Parts: sequence; C-alpha cells; structure tokens
Amino acid sequence: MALSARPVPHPGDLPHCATGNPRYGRGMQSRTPAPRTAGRPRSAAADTAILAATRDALVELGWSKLTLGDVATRAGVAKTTLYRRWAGKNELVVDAVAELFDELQLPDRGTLADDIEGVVLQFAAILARPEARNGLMAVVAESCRDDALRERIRSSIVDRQKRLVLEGRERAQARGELPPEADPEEAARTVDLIFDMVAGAVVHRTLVSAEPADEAWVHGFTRVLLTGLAGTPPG
Amino acid sequence: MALSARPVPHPGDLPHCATGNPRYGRGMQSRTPAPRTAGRPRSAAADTAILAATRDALVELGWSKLTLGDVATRAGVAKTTLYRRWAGKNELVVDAVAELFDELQLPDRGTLADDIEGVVLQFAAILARPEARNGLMAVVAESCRDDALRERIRSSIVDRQKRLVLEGRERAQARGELPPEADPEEAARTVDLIFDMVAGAVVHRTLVSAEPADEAWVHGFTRVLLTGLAGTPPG
DNA sequence: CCATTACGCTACGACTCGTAGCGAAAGCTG
DNA sequence: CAGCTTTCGCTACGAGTCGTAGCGTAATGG
Repeated sequence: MALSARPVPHPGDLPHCATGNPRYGRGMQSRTPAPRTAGRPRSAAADTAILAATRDALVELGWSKLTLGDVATRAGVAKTTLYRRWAGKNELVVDAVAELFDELQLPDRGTLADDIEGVVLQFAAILARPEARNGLMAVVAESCRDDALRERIRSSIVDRQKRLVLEGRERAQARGELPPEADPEEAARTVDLIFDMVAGAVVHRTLVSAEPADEAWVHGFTRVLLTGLAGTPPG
Repeated sequence: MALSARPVPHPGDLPHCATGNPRYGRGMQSRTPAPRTAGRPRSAAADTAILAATRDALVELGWSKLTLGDVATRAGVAKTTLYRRWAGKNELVVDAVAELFDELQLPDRGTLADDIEGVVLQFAAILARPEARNGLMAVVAESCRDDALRERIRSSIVDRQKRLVLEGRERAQARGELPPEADPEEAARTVDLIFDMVAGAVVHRTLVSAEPADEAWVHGFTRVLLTGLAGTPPG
C-alpha cells in the first residue's frame, strides 16, 4: 500500500517543470530544460485545462468571486491538485493571463506611425477580452502589497513585451524617422517612458474610461505621441 | 420596547444624506441638501471614522485581505452599522479613495509645460500613497464586471478631475500656446485622449513598472507629450 | 410623551480557504 | 515483470469571512 504522504514541499520550492508549466517556472525561464525526476509525471493536460478554466471563470465571475474550488471543478481536476501546483489565486491568475500577451507581434508596416498603430491595436484587442481585463487588473492591484507577485508580473508579462518598443525604435532609426541614440542610459529611460505611455493610455482608455480603443482613437493617440500636443492642429 | 426591525431598505435606495455621507450620495451630488426625516440621525463622525479606517486597512492589509468586520472594529462601530450604510466592499472603498483625489489643483505656473508638470506631480504624489494605490486599482479591477460600480468610479473620481485638463487647455489657448478649437466634438475627444494619456502613464509607471514618477520622469513625459517623439533629440 | 430611526451586540447558516490523509493510478528503473 | 516514486482524485476538517436577523438601547423630532 502507499506510504504516508511526505511533507508537502509547497512553499518556495523549485519544481521540475516537464512541460512549459507554471509555478515559479516563468520567472526563471532560462533554466535547464528538465530537472527530471522519477515517478509519475504531472499531467500537462491538467495545466492547460486549469489555465483555460481560470480564464473562463474570470469572464463569468470576475476576480473577487473566483474561487479555486470552482476552477478545479471546471477544469475537471481535484482542488488539491490545483494547490499542489500554484501557491494561491494570485499566481494562478498571473500565469493564466500571461499566456494571452504572448501573441503580440510587430509587423513591419513601413512607417513608425503605422507600426505603432498596429501594435497598439493588437494590445487593445487583447484588453478587450474580459479575461484579460479582469485578470490583469486584479493581479496588478494585488501586487501593490506583494513584491514577489509584482516581480512575477514584470518578468512574465511586462518585460516580455518591452521588446516591441525596442524593435520599433530600431526600425524607425534605420528608416531615419528617429535620430540614433547617443547615451544608452538615456535610451533605456526613453524606452521605459514610451512603454508606460503606450500601455498606460490603452489600459486607462479601456478600463477606466471604459470606451473602446478603436482605430480612430489609436490614430489620434499615435499622432499626439509622434508630433506632440501643439503639433496637431485639427485642420 | 422596540418593535421588530422593519425590512432593511438596503439594495438600491436613495437615502437621506445629512452630511456629505456616502451610499449612492456621491453619484448624484446635485441633490437637495437634506431630505430630512424623523428619528435619530446618522452619526457623521461614524462616516469619517469608517472611511479613515478603510484607508488604514487598505495600507496594512491590501484589498483582498481587507474584511468589513475588521474595518468596523478599527472604526469603533458595529459591523451592522457598516452594512446599513454601504452595500458592500466595493462601494465602501470607492468612497474612501475618492476623498483622496479632491485635493488636486492646477496652479498657474505660467506655461503649459509647467502647468502639466505641476498637476502630474500632484497626481503622482497621491498615487504614491499606498491607500490610493491599493484601493483605486482594486475597485477598477472589480468595475470590469460591475457596470454600476464603474459608473460610480467615473462620477466620483474620473470626471471630477477632467476639469483639470479643460482648465489647462483654456489657459494655454489664452496664452497662445495652443490653437483654439474649431470643432467642439473634436475638442471633447482630445480632452478624453489627453486625460487617458496623462493618467494612464502615471498609473502604469507607478503601479506596473513600480518606479516613482519623480521630477525627472515627469519632465521627460511632459516633453514627449508636448513635442512628440521625434521632437526630442537628446542633444 | 411617543413614534421613528440609528446604534451596538450576539448569534446564525452558508460559504471559502488551505491542508491532511487515504487509496489508486501512472510512470520510470532494474 | 516487480518495485519504487510521484501524482491524482476524493473526503473531511478547523478556521475564517460573509451578510443578515433579532433584540434592547440611545438619540432625535413632532
């Protein structure tokens, strides 16, 4: 018969993620691919089912009314399985939401303005999905009191997308639309500033003002971002 | 002896706010000052104590771990008193946070750039307070699934501060820094756009990037907002 | 004086949380 | 194949919170 369960290594362990599975796995994703151990491997299907069920629950219930027991039922797994893989609600939702943002791309449309409009529209399309809105805002709110969670959000979501700003600037500089950067430190600050302005404006428009970031809005936003307030006479 | 308590008029009533007290009172604040009724009046001191206790609890506990029972204990009132005045956690926190933003002003500093920098710094200072961060983000997150709550946030917080953008533009136009607006509809859209860009950038910088919106950052932000990306050669 | 309303307090059922324990299933390894 | 290891589903549990009901008391106004 099975032996008694050994003490659960739950709080703060580095697990053996066979698949691209979560639980402190996203943060340090440049690890050795598989610290294999013997025994029954974790079901990869359970991971995807749980994350999908989390997004569904976010749509129907929102953050505060989402319970882990309900997610487990939706995913067809036991509640204990869920707790074996994630430390709590915050971590689960971060992983469930992070997957949504990995589809962002920066297709080359020929000009800086068109590149910006394109990626901002993609970002707006993701934020238009209720699971993205509910989940992202909730974990950001929670991260105010939880440094580990904020770092997890930053590495899983924010920093991953900052590549888009870098890529767009390089293209614009190659085209001659933007001057080359002399001071690399200043350049890094500018990248952060632009990212905050773009992401912040779209988030605020979508969530606080609660109006769609459609093509017309994105066009106006891009014009202000590129030429400034005074440079946009309505004529 | 006291009669049996009549059915609580809790969900969806228009109460009689003697003081500037909450409970659906902020949304329609242009009401007759006091629809007086007989009986013992509600304690105004209890209102202020509850709202202050809510902010304290937000600082110490954050949103998710904040319980109404705890707030009641901090405020020195009974839990039932709290439920008699607010419908739930969301409404309470909205009122507690809204008070923080009423102190925003737009002092005339002589130029549009300095006006913007001044008000953005004020906004950043408010968002630097943990009770503002925790509470605001949490209710915004919840408002994704609650239209009434979003409307309450908009009327209590957002629209009240949009006056700052209007005021700043009027001054800039009077100074000749901005051209007069021909199309009033286009002008309204521009106000909304600017508000989303300013508030969104500060919020994203403070909460997501988790770095302070200090004077250097605000200066760079203002420069981009006024002159655009291409108009800021680092030299 | 008396009707009316707010207040503090206690208690309650319902729900969620996170964990423990068990037996069974699913892999790897010799 | 047998044997070991780890995961899985299930049940149960104490702790905590929720929102409400009920009661007696305090504070106003007519």
